[in-house]
Amino acid sequence: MAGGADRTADYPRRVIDVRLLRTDRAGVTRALARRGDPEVLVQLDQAAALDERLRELTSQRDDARRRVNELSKQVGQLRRDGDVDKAERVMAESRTLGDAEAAVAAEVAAVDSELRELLLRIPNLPSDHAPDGLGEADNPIVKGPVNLPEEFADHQRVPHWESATALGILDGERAVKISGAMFTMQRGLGATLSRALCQLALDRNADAFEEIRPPTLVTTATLTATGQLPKFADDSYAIERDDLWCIPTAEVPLTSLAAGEILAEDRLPMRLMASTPCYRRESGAAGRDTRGTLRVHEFDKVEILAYTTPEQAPGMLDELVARAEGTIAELGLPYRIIDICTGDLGQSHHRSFDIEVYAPGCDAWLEVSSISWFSDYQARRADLRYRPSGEKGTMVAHTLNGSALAVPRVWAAIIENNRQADGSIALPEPLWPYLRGNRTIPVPASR
RNA sequence: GGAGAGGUGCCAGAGAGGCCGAAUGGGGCGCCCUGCUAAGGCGUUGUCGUGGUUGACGCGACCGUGGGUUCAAAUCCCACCCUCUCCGCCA
Repeated sequence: MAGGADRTADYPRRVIDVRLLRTDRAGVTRALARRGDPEVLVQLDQAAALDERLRELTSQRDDARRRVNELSKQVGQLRRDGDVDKAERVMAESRTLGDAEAAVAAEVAAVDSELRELLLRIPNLPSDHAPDGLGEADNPIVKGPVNLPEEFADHQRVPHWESATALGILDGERAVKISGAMFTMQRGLGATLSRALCQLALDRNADAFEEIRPPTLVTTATLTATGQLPKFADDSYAIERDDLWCIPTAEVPLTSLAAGEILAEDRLPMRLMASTPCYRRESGAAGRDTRGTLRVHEFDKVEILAYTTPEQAPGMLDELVARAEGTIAELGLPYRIIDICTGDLGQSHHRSFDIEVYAPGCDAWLEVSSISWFSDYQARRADLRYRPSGEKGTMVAHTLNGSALAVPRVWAAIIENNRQADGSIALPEPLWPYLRGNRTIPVPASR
């Protein structure tokens, strides 16, 4: 543990498994082809060629080094024996060899970094079980809709940005004054509701997950480990002066918590959770969902995450989905679960499920949770390993995570679904313990 | 932010250009001794890469990180990171 922290400075040392590319080129190609991005297959070919070249150069370099090492030992021996002349001659020979070695070594370094850069940009292999598809439209619904009424009343068909602003619990205007577009602010019971949602999500998972309060500003290495860098730098807020980044999700610090460490197998699965603010530039989303609280630069989220062995991972994926679903179900919101198809799978993802909640005021299904299995993709980047019990050597761990609850969208869905005829909001019973005795958000007396 | 001390294997801790992948002690593991336990004896114990008849062999790399000097660096030089102590500042 103690030594582990120091080693984080140089990750990622390993990216996608190059050896798999060597031993099962066809299999890797087939898997990645299912993502439907021809560019990836080009990169794959480049990577394979660079890998071959790298090994050739490396063995040349190592051979030269071996000879230099041998000669240097001779020099030491000759010096001790007092044979100065011969020592001089061997030194000269070694010097020549050393120059040659340096030339090859420089080439090795260049090819190595080129290969590494390339591999960092190649996405994860989709699971065999992930459904085929080209994009969002092809994601099959695997459960639901659950809790969806036959029809909604007119008073539920009001967008939350209107109803919540009227109730005085949402103040977008002033948030924009303070911080600019796509920032939002909750007030009064609206703010309390946000906090209550976090509390509920944490408490519901405290039976198995260790609560963490991680840093929310992280180093470049940390943001690279989870896959946000180098490819998606524009999506994150950077604090350049200090070379730090604002986390887009607690997944980032939680995944790197054990970076560079070797865990004992009996510690797996290791479950962690955190409630943190999340920061997203939403660079590609200008003009979309700009009203209300559906797409904002800063929001709160409770994340649940696990490190597992490869064998434990599928079961853990089911567990995380069930936990995220359980909270949404308990809140009584209409929801469905979709299975992300290969064409829509995020770059780091091996398999993903989204939970969507229906918001009658916006008439939209809102993604409130994304639960993903990363296989060894992030763990390789983070150099996160475990030692199998009773065996020598180490194995790369698997990581999985999901939102236990993404606050603003669940908040919006509650406001819209639970709006009463008089305009007040009935607060879901599971939240009552966290709301200081309030069971509704009342309409202000005078307006 | 300023001054000083320090970062070596699972842990503690030596080593101060070559004989050092690294003494010694502890821990772990295996075996022996022992009626059991304790004590004792002997052996063993890192990671990564690469080649191979694919384990129990060769080669290379790894002493905080990255550069440099040298025939040769844990050891000398430079930069950075981190830890500790003191001062300053501060929620």
